[in-house]
Amino acid sequence: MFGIGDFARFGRVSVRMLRHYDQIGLLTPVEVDPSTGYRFYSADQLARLNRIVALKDLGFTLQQVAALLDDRLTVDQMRGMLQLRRAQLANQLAADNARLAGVEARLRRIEKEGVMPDNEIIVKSVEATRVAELSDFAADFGDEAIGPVLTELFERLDKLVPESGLVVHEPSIAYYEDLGDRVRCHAALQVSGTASPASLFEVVELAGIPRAATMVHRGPLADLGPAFDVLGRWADENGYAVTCPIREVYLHCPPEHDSDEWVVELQLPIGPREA
Amino acid sequence: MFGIGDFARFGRVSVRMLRHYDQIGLLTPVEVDPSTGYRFYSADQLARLNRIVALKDLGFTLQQVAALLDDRLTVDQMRGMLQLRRAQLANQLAADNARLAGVEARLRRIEKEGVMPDNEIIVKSVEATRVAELSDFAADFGDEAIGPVLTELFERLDKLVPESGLVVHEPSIAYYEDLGDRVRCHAALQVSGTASPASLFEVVELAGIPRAATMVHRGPLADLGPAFDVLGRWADENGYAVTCPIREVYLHCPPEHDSDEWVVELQLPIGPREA
DNA sequence: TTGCTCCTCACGTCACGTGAGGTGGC
DNA sequence: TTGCTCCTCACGTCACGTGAGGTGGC
Repeated sequence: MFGIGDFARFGRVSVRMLRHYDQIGLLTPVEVDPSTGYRFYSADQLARLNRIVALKDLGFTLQQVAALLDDRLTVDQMRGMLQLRRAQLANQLAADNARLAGVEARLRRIEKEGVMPDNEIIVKSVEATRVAELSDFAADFGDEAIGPVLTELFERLDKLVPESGLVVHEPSIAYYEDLGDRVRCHAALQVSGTASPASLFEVVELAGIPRAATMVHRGPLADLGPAFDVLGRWADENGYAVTCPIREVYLHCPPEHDSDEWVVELQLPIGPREA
Repeated sequence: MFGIGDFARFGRVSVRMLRHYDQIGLLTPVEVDPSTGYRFYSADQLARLNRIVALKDLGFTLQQVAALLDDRLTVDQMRGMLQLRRAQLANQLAADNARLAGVEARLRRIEKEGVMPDNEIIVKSVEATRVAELSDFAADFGDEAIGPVLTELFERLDKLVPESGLVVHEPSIAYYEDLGDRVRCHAALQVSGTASPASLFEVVELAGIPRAATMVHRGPLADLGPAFDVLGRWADENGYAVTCPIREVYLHCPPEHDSDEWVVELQLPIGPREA
């Protein structure tokens, strides 16, 4: 029989932890003095305490530890818990490796440029969405070629789509197909509802993007080209390959000042690089 | 200008998070309607939000994010924070790898034996301590050889040490040196205070053990040999080398029932295996 | 009137750490 | 009386999730 202090010392845990385990019923002292409330532990409870600590160190919650120790589980259920935990740990390792790479990328930039990067590049997934769209060709990716084309397409869409009975949702989207000698530009409005048949635009399901490198750009649309270049270089430096058409999402488009105040999210789909 | 809902959607965060960031001053809306309390955000706050999310994803706390974003830090301090975080992540990766190995070891045992292991083996460090000790030789590591020797040594210590003026602390310790053809057994009591000179025992500093594989054993001392074998096999299977003398800590020794109720912690010092 | 978006509390999370204030036996 | 060990509340942690209960404009 040990007092709580000795028991804590031998088990290398805090007295507070033992009281906590008592409170949640994970490790109840063999004896409690009725008048003083003093807790007393037996020698074989040290073995249980060690098992608790061992499972806790593997990252199980105290509830899971209780389930694992109290024989409320079949062997299959135990195996399941261990496998689940293994998968969680594998995920966490991958995530922490990514974090470490991110921290190191920032350190490299701070060493080279002496500042924290301020064009935040976020890797995220983009969900599929239904859009009403029009498309046309442009000569190249320059703003002079693409700008007028998109402007005209969106003007037509802004008139046609509401008339069709579809409900339009913010924000609108543009995406591009590189055909080598020219570019196919798509202007798209997110929609829900049912279109009248034979409309003058297409309604298609725009696929989701499992992984996209994204960046929020503010300012004239003419600067979008260099911004995409930054994204591309970043993908390259971080070991990603660019996989399919790039996308622009028009988060904020006040019509007053031309496009100086526009806010556009650039989405560059990426994937693991081929060896 | 966005309402909080739109801003949250574009930034891929929850409305609750934006309210929280407002509350802690990390991201204050550009405008708050005085009568309704509605929050409004500007387009360039989206850039700040993205930076917040990016740093948070690297595992910084919101306080650290605030410090990093609000230019209250010199470049050196930023570098320091990033390096610290890098070290933390490296530690966490190592710890998670160890956890993963532990979970997988348990899975293997459950596949082979159909039960959870119940002799918990804990890797921990043991602190240095001052002891009063006596030593003698035994023929081998068998209980018949060692038992009588230790019994006699501890009987002498139990008499001599209190008489010397030293204060004895629980628990007592035994450790062994393998001399090849025989074993040197040390019996030791933890002590504090000053000894009278020329005492009939030695007072020495028992070194700490940086890493020891430990196990709590209950029952007759004659079973300690097999228990040490289990520890040794475990160290071997988990890629550790055994480095120096093994130790026994007598956590609980009721004199009544011989040694059937004794509780002893076995400590097997381990180190990385040589290639 | 119904829906929609927004608001402000305020509790709950998880495993304890950390006092505050008090007791019982040497 | 002083020290020591032990006790029971109860708040704080961290970044929100999740209601509860209510408002303002279409």
